[in-house]
Amino acid sequence: MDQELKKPGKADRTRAAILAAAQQLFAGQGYELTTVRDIAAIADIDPAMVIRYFGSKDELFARAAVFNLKLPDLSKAERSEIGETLVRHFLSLWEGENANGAMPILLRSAASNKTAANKLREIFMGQVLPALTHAGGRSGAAERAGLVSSQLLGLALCRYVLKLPPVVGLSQDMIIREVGRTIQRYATGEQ
Amino acid sequence: MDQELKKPGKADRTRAAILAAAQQLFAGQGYELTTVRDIAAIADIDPAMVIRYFGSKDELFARAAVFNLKLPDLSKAERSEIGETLVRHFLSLWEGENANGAMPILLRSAASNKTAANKLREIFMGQVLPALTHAGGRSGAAERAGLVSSQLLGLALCRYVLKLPPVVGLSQDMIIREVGRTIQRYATGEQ
DNA sequence: GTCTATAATTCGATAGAC
DNA sequence: GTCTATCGAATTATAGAC
Repeated sequence: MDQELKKPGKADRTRAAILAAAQQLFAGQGYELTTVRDIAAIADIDPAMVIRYFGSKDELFARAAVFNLKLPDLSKAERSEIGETLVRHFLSLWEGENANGAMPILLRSAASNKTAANKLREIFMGQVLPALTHAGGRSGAAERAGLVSSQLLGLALCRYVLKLPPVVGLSQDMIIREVGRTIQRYATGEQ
Repeated sequence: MDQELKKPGKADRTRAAILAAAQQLFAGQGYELTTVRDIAAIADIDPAMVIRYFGSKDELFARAAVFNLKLPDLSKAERSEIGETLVRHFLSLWEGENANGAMPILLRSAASNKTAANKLREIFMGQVLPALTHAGGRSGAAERAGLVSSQLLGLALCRYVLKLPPVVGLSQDMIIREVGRTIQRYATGEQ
């Protein structure tokens, strides 16, 4: 009894090692090419333990790809800075100190994995769209959210998944300035 | 003798059926999830024939994903219409009459297939970058090509692969107008 | 040219000893 | 909790009969 309280025992370390290995491989080569055996090899444990701890490869993926955009409250932001604010937020989320790599994981796997694709749809429909609803603009919120998503996801795709050299080489400042202007126009309909 | 001359014999029809089935499946579910058996089933032939005609799954993929952007000569276009011209061109290429689905094939597979990822890099580095070199602008051509690619590939990703409802729902006119303005600014550095 | 049969792997997942 | 051993299914690719 009192088992689930503290004690970072060996079980917890094993579990954490599995999760870390899974995130590394899912992010690097997507869901289909990542095998339970590979994950176990990197975590330096037996393949059977992966299933024992997470039930199945699918459940492990769901745990590894947990992702919350935690979008800032745009209604409080200076209206003219909505674009840069959003881009700054995403860059920090993707490559800041606390980045967990969940976005590359989802993006790389969403191309051929329905679970990942649905999750990405949920995230952008459930978080980006509501955030833009109160940002105003001449046209519908759905259209604006679609345009914003196409630019932000395209940036992530080229920079983290495809690794197009010119996009990888873009400085954060340049991205915030240039892409920020685009997002500003899409989000507010101004300019 | 004289075998490779004309006569759209049964062999040619079989070959075409295999290629069509492969494009359909590669575009719909990516490289990894598409099996030689599935392709053969749709083409209504024996799985062994797929290998016989194309050598391997990899070679078949390379044939199915042949893609040329055939970019218009931007130096001849009205400078203020470069953005809309480019967006129109890509939309026509992706969903016009002669669209062959190669872009969704590459995009969906590039996430986890190195062959596809390299091909996409080649296409955008080898065709988009040179096209923008002569389009001028204040900053480097590589940076501009990177920004352009991020928006165009993001649009294709959201519309054809992820099928985000708000992006799927965008009219061609709206895309040409809104995304066109973005591409115009990225390509020329103006506005 | 076409298909049957199968080789050779590789996968996720399980059973059970320790 | 951990690992050995293995199952059953699915994969690409090949060999050879017709």
